[in-house]
Amino acid sequence: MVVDFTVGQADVDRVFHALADATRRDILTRVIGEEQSVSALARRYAMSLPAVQKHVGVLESAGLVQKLRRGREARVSAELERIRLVRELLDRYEQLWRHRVVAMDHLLTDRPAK
Amino acid sequence: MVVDFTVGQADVDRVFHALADATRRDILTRVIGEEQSVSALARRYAMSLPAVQKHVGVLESAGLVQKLRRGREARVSAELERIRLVRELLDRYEQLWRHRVVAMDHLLTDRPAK
DNA sequence: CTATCGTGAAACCTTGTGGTTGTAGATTTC
DNA sequence: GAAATCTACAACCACAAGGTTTCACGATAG
Repeated sequence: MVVDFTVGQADVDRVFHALADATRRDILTRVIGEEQSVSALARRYAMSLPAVQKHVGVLESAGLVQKLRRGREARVSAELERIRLVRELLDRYEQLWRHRVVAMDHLLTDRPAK
Repeated sequence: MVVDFTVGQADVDRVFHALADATRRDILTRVIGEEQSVSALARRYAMSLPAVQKHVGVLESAGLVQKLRRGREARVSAELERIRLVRELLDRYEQLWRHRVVAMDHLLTDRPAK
């Protein structure tokens, strides 16, 4: 694989899949702003608690979020490293693109690209 | 929504969903490297042509890829802008995180954060 | 101790996704 | 013109996803 490094493809799959839902992205931003309990999060959405629990579960198994049991409530907090990892992956795509453009430029002008 | 700008949530959904599959990410990198026809792509994977067509379709409706009919073949090429857009979205998350840390610092030290 | 709150997990339903095969339409090539 | 190639689309299937309701359990509050 050209665009991948330490993490496995399945991990990347999970991260992108976790981000492919507006509710989950919203949960993530809320949790980045401030740690929150699952039910505190759930009160903000027009869906049942278990549904929100599942969303948090998806974010957690993607490594984007951490869930710590604090007394009777489960505090959800963001894992910045994972977000940064994905962003770097996207950077790689842009680098690939730049390489391609350079190569095409080289091809067309028949001299080393600027 | 805090972390979103010009594009709708549904668009973001589609982009992340499109990237949440190893085959599609591989197609994208190949196409970034060089425009390719659908069947040329299909030969590289252990799946039927229609399956690859569907993957390309997903990438296309996410705006990550463009499909142009060139004679009897369909040339698939990458759309860098969309990739860059997603990366910027991820940047926003990191900025949120930084704001949070600054705010907490402010809270703890009881003076304007550095 | 009891009542309540937050959580977790199972069972279930509906829809979407990724894959298949099969058929058919255009475009080149011989 | 016939044959080969590339594409497109429909029907179908198995399974995963997102949602629901229900039940049960640990922790706090009165």
